[in-house]
Amino acid sequence: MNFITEAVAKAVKTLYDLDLNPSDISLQETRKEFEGQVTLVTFPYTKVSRKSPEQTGAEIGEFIKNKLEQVSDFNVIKGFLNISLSDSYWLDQFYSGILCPGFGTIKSKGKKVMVEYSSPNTNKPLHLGHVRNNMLGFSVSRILEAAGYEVVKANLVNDRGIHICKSMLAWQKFGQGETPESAGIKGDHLVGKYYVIFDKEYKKEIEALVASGQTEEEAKKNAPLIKEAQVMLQKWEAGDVEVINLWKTMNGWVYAGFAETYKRLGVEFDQFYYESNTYLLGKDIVEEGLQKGVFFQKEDGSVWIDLTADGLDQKLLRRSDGTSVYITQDLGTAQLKYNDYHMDESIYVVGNEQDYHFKVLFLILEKLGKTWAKGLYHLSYGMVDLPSGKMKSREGTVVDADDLVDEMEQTAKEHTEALGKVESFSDQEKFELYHTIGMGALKYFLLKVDPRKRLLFDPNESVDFQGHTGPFIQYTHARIRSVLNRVAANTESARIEKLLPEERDLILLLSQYPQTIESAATGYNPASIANYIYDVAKAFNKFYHELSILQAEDELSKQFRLQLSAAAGSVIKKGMGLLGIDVPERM
RNA sequence: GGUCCCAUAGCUCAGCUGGAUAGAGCAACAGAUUUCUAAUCUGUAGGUCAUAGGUUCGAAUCCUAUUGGGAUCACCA
Repeated sequence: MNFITEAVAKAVKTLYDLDLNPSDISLQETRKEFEGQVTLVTFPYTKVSRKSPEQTGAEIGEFIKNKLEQVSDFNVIKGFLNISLSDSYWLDQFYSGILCPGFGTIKSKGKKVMVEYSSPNTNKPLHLGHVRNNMLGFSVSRILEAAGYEVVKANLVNDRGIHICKSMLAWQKFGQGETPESAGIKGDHLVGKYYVIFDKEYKKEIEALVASGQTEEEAKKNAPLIKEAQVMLQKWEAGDVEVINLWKTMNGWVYAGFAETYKRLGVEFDQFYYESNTYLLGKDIVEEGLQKGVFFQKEDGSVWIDLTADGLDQKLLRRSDGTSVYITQDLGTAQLKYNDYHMDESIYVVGNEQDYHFKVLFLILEKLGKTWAKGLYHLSYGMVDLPSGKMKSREGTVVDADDLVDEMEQTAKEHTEALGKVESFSDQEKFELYHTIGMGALKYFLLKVDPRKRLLFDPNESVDFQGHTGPFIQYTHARIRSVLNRVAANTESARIEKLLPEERDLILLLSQYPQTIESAATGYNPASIANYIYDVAKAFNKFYHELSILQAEDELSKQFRLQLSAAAGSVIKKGMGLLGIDVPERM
């Protein structure tokens, strides 16, 4: 639309002798109750024109209509100049833009970006909150790739620490040698079961101690189980063979379970980092900070940074006993990642409960003079809440990821069977279709809302399959494929001359695909893709309903509509791909 | 208590750097299928954009305060 803003700038210069930068002129889409496709708001120019908004609009409109052959007409309503672009303009967009093989592929930006996401703890299975994280991370990776970045998908696995020892200890004490095979339970679920058992037994001990006169705070510290877990952690850090072996075994169970879940969710990673390898990092950064005078030491030897001038607090970076804290290892890991990849940007997909943590982390790296610190970004997303409130693993009030996928597949199956459309499908095809639709519904549900907003999930109200949903879009794609499969491949090169409103609306939307990718990439926001693809699907369904493709008035327009349908199908498929959602050929 | 995030139709959400009468979907109601998949399409109804001020020709959007909800502020991770 640059040619319009340039023409407007020229018009304002010629008519009112005001120099305007075309990039300062903003156009908007014409509201659908008015004639036209592009609208210029003329209020800002009435000062220099010294005329009414209507007159100003008419003058500018007349000017650009004479100047630009693409402008076929215009109308002025109050301060709004509505511009109609000619059919031939839209057909140019279609034939030499949308229809080109490379449409929607943006040329390389020559930049590398790392997206860290998922980052699970190895003491329990994945739940709905992790699912949102995984969907966001994977989708953002895809979007950045489409926008021309080289992307490294990283997973920083939290595989050590007191919480892991809790599961290990409970298994040791109460497990009686149970394994995933012997119990017939997925590895991550088996380990999670012992995490819950630990908590239950621990609470019993606390109660007993409180009954014997201790305060709750004392009891929490003195309970034998927690002490044992702490001893186990120390042994782990000391490399105790027995503890390390148990740790390796149980983590192995968890990884096997995670691999299965990741596969069903359709996510993948290029690089795994493990905290067991990174937890000691960051000590040299503490030294560096002390040397540079960015950090300071208190009398007891502990190391801090003072961020009060930046509106934050003082932050501990090394305990008085010389051991490091959580943020220290994150400082070290950030440096490690940069050393490994020298990426231009690094995105952390982590819940908004850690907003403060990342603010501090990035600020410290900046103060240390790390040039790459400005490329760090915390993609902060809202928690997934249940109607009953927050999900808590320890209390078992979580929506389990594996169960959820099962339920989505089951619901997809019920919907599909009720419609009776899959009689001709093989069992394998049915299974795949149910998975595709079920995951499409779930992923779309999670991705269509702005990441930073919290999400309410009611397990009793199943995810919709109609309206603004994944299956609606998938269905639209299947419809398109169904039509296209009825005719031989289209080799027609002649072009049509006139457009109907439904056709033009669809072209207009399709032409926005590249800029939609760019803005989704800039904002790290899959929701903008999701909402855009919904608009495309809706516009296609309208087109499909109003006009016949195969029974078009003449052969030329039939070929055109087939090409238009194919283009819409392709954008839907590619766009859904950016969300990590597959679309079926039939459903 | 300090800091940060959120608040739009009964419900779930759009609303781009301020622009027209604030839009979708679900739920409700009324219609559309001898024609390319009705998981679709069309229509009706549904709103003091949390509240009060301010900036502006113009505010859901920007600023301030208030209310409500959430998060965070550990020698935890």
